[in-house]
Amino acid sequence: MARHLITSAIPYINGIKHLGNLIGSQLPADLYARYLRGRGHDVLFLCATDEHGTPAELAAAKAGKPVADYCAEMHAAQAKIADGFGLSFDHFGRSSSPQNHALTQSFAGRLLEQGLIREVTEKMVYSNADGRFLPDRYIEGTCPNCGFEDARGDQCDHCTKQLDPTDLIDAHSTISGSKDLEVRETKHLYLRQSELKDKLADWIDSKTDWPILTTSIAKKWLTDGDGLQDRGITRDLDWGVPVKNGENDWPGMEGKVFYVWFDAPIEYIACAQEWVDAGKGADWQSWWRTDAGANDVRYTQFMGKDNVPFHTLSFPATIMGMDQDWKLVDYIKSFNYLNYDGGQFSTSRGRGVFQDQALELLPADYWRWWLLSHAPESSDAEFTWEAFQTDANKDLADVLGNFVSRITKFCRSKFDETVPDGGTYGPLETTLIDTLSTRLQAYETHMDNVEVRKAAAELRAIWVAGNEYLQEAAPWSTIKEDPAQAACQVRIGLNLIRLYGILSAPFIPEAAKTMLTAMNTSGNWPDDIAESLAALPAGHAFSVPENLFRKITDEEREDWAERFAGTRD
RNA sequence: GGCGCGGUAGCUCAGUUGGUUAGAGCGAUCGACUCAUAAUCGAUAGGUCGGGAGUUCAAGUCUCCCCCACGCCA
Repeated sequence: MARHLITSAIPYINGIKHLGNLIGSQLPADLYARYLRGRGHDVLFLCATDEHGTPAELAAAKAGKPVADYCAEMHAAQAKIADGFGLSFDHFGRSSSPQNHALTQSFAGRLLEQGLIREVTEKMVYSNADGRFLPDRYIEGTCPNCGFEDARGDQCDHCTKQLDPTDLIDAHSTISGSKDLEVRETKHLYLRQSELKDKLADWIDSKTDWPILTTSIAKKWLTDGDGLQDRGITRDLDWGVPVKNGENDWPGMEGKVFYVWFDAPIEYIACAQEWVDAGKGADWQSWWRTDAGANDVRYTQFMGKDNVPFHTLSFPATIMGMDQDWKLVDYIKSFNYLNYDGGQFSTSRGRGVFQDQALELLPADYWRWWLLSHAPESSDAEFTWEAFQTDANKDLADVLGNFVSRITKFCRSKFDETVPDGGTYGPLETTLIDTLSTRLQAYETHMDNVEVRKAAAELRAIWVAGNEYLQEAAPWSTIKEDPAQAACQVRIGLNLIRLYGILSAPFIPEAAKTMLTAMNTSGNWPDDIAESLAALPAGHAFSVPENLFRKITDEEREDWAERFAGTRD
């Protein structure tokens, strides 16, 4: 039994996410976690909401709520959706947790001690009316280059020029609208990632088995221009982790918080503490500290490509810089984007299906299967309603669902709702066992390598093998000549349902559970196909389940396509 | 403009260190079967592997140039 730590990139607290966010990290992470648990491994699967930063403050202000309340509500909403999709987190934490506050502050203190944090004095815009500094998006004005009136403090949306807030003409606060602004000097902290550049480069170079997408992005950031740059890790905001040196105040940094990208990955660790504090686990150090037993842990991270720089460079720089036996990631699985019907998903334009809407249309397994079997691994993938309907109907309803239906109903009508006795294996059964044994091994290999699409294709082939066998064995004909042999064929068919219940669980957990419940059994991952096809003995009672998957109709497809098209520009 | 991932059958994608007639699923066509959710199973058709040049006994697979799409950055 091996130990696996798995984390999914933590979704931002601001709003409900679309399907692209789901397949970009949480869903494949869940697939992997479920698979490894199924194989009997010890798994800790963590995720959380990323709650700090300017967008959270702005979204809360827009909703007319205190930011803490807003985040609490949105966290609950995202937790409910995650549950709806069957995401089997051992804990779904919050980056705003007290655990993360304390850990982030202690990390910063240690990094200072290690000489990896420098203080920089910068000129920033201060609003007298608001009594605060105005970072990037809190200040707007007229662009000095193109005259665009609503240019933001960091960039003009019209001419795309990068701006310094002090350049803006007629600058005003986006909070109060006040123009009573002045430039003040203020201190900020920078993480000296550049000091660790060579160490990071060696580390990345050693990861020859990582996806190209992951290493190519990391290498670009390491070598582009002057190489890896130091990054500011503080902001003048109220909402966030207050800047402290461990438990002590940090002179000159009063009223400032750590920038979101610094505290968010640390939440991966704090989340394990939350898991313990919630009474779900006993020992988080054994997962995260190599001096406390984490050396035998394999740590796998899942994320979309936009998160790769933070996970390959910034967070590892933090971990390495600590020089304190913290666990580094072993494997980073990254994904491209999922597009929607020829364009991007768009929150602002209401384009595409969002996670809460998807669950209202169909059970989670439909989405899980389609998204996983089309995971954007090698390039961006595209969701279309036509493909979704065709694939879900064919794979789930016709190939798998109908298999369960045909064998259970045939048995009920010719024998009973018990596994029938009699018959012996012949060449057909030997072939089936050989085929399934080969395919099972391929399935396991793909799952071990986190090759999501290939694993899905192999699982589907395993389902098809059942139909092939039934078609050739043809118990509906055999029963006329040799009822005992037909009984043997049906018995194998019923055992196949049990096998499919076990093997399909990582992809479609609800349907898998229905299959196992109907077969009145549970079961562990198969070591040996021949053995597992005899697991349900003659005389074992089962029940005929409702159809596992109904078909998506043309009317539904057309209706949904129109409903989620959004407003086009 | 720079950089990155791609450009393989109508569609979605596989193609290991270059090596026999380029593969799968869907869709299409034909056939078989009738237990089942008008499901299933089999067979067939369909590709000058984005374009060009080069290296090689041999290139989808390596090198160079160009084109297209998407994304990131400036």
